[in-house]
Amino acid sequence: MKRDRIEEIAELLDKRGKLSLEQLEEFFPNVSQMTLRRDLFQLEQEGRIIRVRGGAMSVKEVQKVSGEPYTKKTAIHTDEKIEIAQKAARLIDANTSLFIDGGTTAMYLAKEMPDINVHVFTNGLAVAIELAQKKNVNLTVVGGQVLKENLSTASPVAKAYFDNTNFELAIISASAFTIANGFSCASQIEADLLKITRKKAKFMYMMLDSSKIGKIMPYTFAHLEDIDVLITDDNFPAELNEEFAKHNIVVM
Amino acid sequence: MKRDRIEEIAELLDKRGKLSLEQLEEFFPNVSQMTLRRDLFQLEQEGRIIRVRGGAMSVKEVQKVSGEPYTKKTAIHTDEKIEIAQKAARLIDANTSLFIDGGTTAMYLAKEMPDINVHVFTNGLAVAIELAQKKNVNLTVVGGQVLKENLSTASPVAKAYFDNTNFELAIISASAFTIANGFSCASQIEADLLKITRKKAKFMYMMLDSSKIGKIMPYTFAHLEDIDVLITDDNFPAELNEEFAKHNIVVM
DNA sequence: CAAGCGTGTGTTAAAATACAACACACTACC
DNA sequence: GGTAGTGTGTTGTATTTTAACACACGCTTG
Repeated sequence: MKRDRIEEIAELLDKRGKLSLEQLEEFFPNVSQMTLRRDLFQLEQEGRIIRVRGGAMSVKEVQKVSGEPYTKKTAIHTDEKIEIAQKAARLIDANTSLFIDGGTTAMYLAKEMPDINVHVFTNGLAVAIELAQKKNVNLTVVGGQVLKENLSTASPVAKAYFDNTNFELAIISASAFTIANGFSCASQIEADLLKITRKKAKFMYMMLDSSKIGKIMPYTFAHLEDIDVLITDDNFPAELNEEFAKHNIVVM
Repeated sequence: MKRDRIEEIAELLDKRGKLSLEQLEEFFPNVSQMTLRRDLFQLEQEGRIIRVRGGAMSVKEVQKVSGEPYTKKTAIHTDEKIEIAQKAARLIDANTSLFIDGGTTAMYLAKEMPDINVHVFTNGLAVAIELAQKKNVNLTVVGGQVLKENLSTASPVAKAYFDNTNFELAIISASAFTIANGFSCASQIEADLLKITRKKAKFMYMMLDSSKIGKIMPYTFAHLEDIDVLITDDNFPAELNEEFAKHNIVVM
């Protein structure tokens, strides 16, 4: 009923940060726009969202915006990242063990992830907090020095952590990619950590939004031959397909 | 100039919380509405305001709106915890290394902490995210299994972490305290972690809000002789003073 | 069971707001 | 003097919001 729908909207808004009325209409095709408007109005009354022209945004999102360094990044290419995260979420099976990195795309993955019985390792603080909401997810954070830019941890000691752990699958993201330089990121210890995960994981899925293609960051942590699946958005340039196919990478 | 006007708008918005375009036009009669729109647009880009239909509101205002009803419900004994956190924050000197635990009181401490050059170790995810905002704080998170109830980590492996690290001071909090049973908490691995910190830290400060006195939790991790300073609130029962004095504990 | 009431919803037209495009003024720099 | 860049104003158009009314449904009450 009404209340259910309103709660659902609130949840959606929590996940996505903001939603346009148009998007909401897609989610709730069997009610009119006017009804959704009224729902938003009510949520605004309750102080849970802020209505902006064309839709609404969650209060939490606003607080983040002011939180500065980390979250500014989350604001860009949001749609692509959510798209990728949703695809990735569908690839996660119950009763497995996996590693998720600490990037912003990974945070959306954490939000989209089903609440199933899995064991997740992550080096992302935001990812961890998000996953801590899920009842059935067993969660371990890799400790270490905190990189403030992206709220992730990394440290040489992490290696010790991984010595006694195993995971089937690593779902990670890169800050940059070119065919020549592979997948790269901005921090050396993060790159080291990701290299280690490559060794421990049976499969490696890479999340890469198309805006990162053609860019280069200082530290390469993986090449094409290291990954099994590439999860990307609709703007992925077709001319790269061949190159990925050559390495038996599933692009989706 | 443009910049001046924009800053002035930002200030106004800070003071009033929100402003309609109409009101803005009154304040700036000699520029067009379009210009004011563009100014608001820019401020929005900078993440300093939120544009809403008909005008804009300051980010701070939004935080207030959500700050009131929500957080007060979430946490209990908030005032006492903030009081304790403020006291504790004053005890932290620059250029030291300290451990902070992952409790809710610790989170308030993280918020109250001055942005000075210290190295902080913590097992609290919320604490870490809070501290990540501070430019001068060097931050390390102890990894491990995440306890969802209080968003803290703990694991046997943490010991390995601490082997190569040192800190002057540990500021921790307990979930319960009695003279007979000492300081206790609800999780065994957390208790283990805190015991280890006791060994590594030169000084141990305990944050304990008075509501926890007289309660007992399953796992004791410290006794009176283990701590150096007790930070508590105004409701601390006077009859305990003597007992603490006996162990040379400074109560504040 | 019909009448009456409240709630939730949909439809429409009108109002309010925002945006895009272009034009102009002013400055700085060559 | 020309030219590029920035800031601004004007206009018309597009979009979004609101208001007002109408309908359907469930519930109570006579």
